[in-house]
Amino acid sequence: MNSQDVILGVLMKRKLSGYDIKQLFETIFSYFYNASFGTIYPTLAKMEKEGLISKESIIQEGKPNKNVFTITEEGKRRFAAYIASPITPNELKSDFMMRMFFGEYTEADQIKEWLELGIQEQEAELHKLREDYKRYKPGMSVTQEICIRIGLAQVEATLLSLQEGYKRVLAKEADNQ
Amino acid sequence: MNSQDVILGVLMKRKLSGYDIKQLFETIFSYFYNASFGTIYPTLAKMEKEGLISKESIIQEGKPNKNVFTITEEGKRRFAAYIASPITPNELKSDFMMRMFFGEYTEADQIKEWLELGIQEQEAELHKLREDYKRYKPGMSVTQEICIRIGLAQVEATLLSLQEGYKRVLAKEADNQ
DNA sequence: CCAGACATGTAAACAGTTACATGATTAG
DNA sequence: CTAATCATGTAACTGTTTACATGTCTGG
Repeated sequence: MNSQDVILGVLMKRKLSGYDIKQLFETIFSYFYNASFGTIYPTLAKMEKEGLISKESIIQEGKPNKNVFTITEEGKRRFAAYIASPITPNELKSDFMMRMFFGEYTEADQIKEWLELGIQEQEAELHKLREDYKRYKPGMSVTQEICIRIGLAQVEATLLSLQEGYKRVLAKEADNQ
Repeated sequence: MNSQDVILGVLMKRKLSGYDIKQLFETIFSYFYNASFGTIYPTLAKMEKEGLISKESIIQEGKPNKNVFTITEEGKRRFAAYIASPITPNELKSDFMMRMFFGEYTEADQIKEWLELGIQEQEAELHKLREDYKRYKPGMSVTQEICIRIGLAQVEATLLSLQEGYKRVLAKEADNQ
């Protein structure tokens, strides 16, 4: 799975601009995928050159013009090839967990600060996902619900672990005094 | 956080070869970080040139020679700088969740197959993490326990969601017939 | 006899980010 | 007047993977 596959996927239903695609990445895909404009625009250009998508320029008033892309038959075949290909393993890079792993090389105050920040972030993420789920639920397919429920369950589990970890750090501190 | 930071971290306690580091990546770090030999060896070479680590060649019998690296004072300062830098956000790329998101473009049998595979993988991962936790628990720091408990909680949550999702897919199938 | 562990390294390719450049409109 | 939103694009850089190259020893 790379950005091209994801772009083909989002274009299956409706035509979109690069800007629109970035919006999707930052909202509904945020908890399992992301890509920057620096990836999106060159990828769209390459895909158009290869005939996977076609461009349509929309002249707008008061706003910059838009380049809207539609998937071609060739693009649909390419998307089907992605779907038929083996699933690649999840890739996670967690700086937060790395800090926890190397926690012995820093002060207890630093650890507490990291945990507090981590808890805040997961709380915000949980709130966002719950809002998204409520908002998009009516139009969601069964598998899209599976997807967001996995995301939700992961964030809930992480948050609980962090809160429990925070308590353990506090308990250990009290113990050492 | 990049490979260099992680390598500095693992060298804080003991000297290691590139091969040893790869072993660590595939065992204790597997659930939140990974890097290939193609990253590890060139990174070690670059770090030695910059004076962050020093090389020592160990001649072995019956096995290829080893290049064992030790962190320098400069390396320790660099590691401290990483620890003092802001935490970067988690990065997750999940092809599995992408397939679920685009599930409407494939057959129910395909979805079931993906879910079965996903469940198997998470069960295997859960088993591995539980074994690791049991094995390494005695020597683990509080924060290392926090780290593995997050990993464990995430896998458990994912597995439950997958199992629940699988049931939902089966129920929907029965419903449509 | 063959697979897998042990061990290092390089080159080509790929994917992706960050920062920059441009510029109008709108809301506070 | 300032920040945010809308909108596209490029160039330099970074990081990383994949595949190749090499070779011994051990266990089944």
